[in-house]
Amino acid sequence: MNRDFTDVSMAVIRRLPKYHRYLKDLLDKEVYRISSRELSRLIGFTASQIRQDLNCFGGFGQQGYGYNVEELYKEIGNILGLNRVYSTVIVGAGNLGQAIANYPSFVKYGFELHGLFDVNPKLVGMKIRDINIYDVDELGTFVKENDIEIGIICSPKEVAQDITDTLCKANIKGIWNFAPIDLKVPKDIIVENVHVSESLFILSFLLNEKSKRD
Amino acid sequence: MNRDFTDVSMAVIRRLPKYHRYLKDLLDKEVYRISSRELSRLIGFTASQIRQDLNCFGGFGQQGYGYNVEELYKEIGNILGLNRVYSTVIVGAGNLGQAIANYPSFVKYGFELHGLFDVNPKLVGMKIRDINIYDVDELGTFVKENDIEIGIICSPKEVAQDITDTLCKANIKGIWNFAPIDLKVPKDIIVENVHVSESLFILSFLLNEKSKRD
DNA sequence: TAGATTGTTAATCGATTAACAATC
DNA sequence: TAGATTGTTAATCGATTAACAATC
Repeated sequence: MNRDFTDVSMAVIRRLPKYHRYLKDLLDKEVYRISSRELSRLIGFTASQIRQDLNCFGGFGQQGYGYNVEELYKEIGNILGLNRVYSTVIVGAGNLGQAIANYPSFVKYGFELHGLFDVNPKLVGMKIRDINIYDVDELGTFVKENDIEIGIICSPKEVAQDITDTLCKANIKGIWNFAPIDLKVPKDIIVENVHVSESLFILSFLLNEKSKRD
Repeated sequence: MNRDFTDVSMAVIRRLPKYHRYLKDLLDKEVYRISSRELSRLIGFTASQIRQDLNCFGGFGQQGYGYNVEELYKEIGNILGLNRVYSTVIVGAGNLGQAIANYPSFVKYGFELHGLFDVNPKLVGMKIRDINIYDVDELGTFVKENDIEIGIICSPKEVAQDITDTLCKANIKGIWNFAPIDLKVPKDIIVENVHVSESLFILSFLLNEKSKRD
C-alpha cells in the first residue's frame, strides 16, 4: 500500500482518473462486479489494455470472475492519493476561481480550500462558501503559516509567474495552473496545467478538417 | 492551403497549440527568426521532434537559416483553423460559463459568442459582455436559427447529456465539454473535453508519490 | 565557399494489442 | 469438472530520436 509507482508510465497514470470515474458510476448503478471485457465496452479502452493497466499496480482481479468494482474503485482512489486531504488556496477569485471553489469533485475528494486571493478590492473581504477572499499581498505569509500544499492559479497570465514565485518561496508543494503559460518552478515542485485554450484550438482544428472533407 | 491532415497523428496535432503560443511570445518579443535548436530550448521538445512535426504540414523552414517566426505562427494558426470565425453558445451561465465568456483567447481567436443559456431565472435576462443569457428552453431553436457551430457545455454533469441531445438535434457541429462525463453523440459530431478533475487527480497522484519518496 | 540548419530516412524506444497458460 | 476471465509474455504498432545528405 505504500509502494511507489515511479516505474509506471505516465500514459497509464493519465488513464486512472477515467477508470475511477467509470467505477464510481458502476457503483452508483449497484454493479459490484465487472470483467475487463465489459469495462472495455463502457470505457472504450481495449480489454487487454485495461488488464495491462491494472496489473501495473497489483492483481486486483480474479481469474474466471473479473474485478470487484468497489475494491477496484477504492484501490484506484488510493493510488491517485484521494485517500487523504490536501490544503489548498485559489489565487484569482474571479469567475474561474469561484467556479473551481464550487466545483463538486474539488470539494468532494478532499481538497480543502483555506482561502482565495485577489487584487480586486471589491472582492477582498467577500466570502465564497464561507471561505475568505484575502488580498493577494497576504498570499506568501498565509501559505507559509497554514502549510498550504496546493496553489491553484486562476489569475490572468500576466501575473501567473509572479504568483508562482511567491507560492514557491512559501514552500508550496504543487501548483494547479489554469493560466495559459508554462510556469518556471524549482524542480521539486509539481505543476499540473489545464491549458483550456489548447483544447479549444484542437476543437477548431477538428471542425476545420471535417469541413474540408465534407 | 486546403489540404487535409487526416494522415497526421493526433500526437502531433496536440502539440500545435503549444507551438502557436510560443511563436506568439517570440513575435511579441520581436524575434523574427528561430532554429529548431533554439525553439527546442524554449519549448522543451527535441529539435528533431520539432522538425519532424513541422514537416507534417510542409517545408516551413529554410536550410541554414531556420524558421521565419511570423510565417510559422500564421501557418500554424491556419492549420488550427484560427483563420476564420466560429459561432458559439455557452450552456450554463454560472461562474464557469461566465469565465469562458470572458476568457481572452476565446474572444481573441474568432470564437463569437452569440448567447448564453441557463435554467436559473435570476440569470436569464442578464447580459455578459453585451451578450444575452436566455432560458435553456430556447436553446434548440436558437442554435438552429442562428446556425451555431460550437456548443460549450458549462452545466452540472447531471444535465450535460440532455443538453448535448438538444444541441445535436439542432445541428451543432462541435461540442466543447467541461462536464465530467463522456457525452454520447452521433459520429459526425466532434467533442473535445476539458476534464478538469482528471487533471486535479493527476496532481494529487504526483504529490502523493513525491511524499512517499521524500 | 564555409557554416548552419533543414528535411528526411533509418534506428530506437515505448506503448498497445494479441495470445494463451494459469487459475478461480 | 467446465467455463470464464485474469495475469503476463510475446508480437505489433506507432512515436520519438538520431543521423546525415541536401541546400540555403
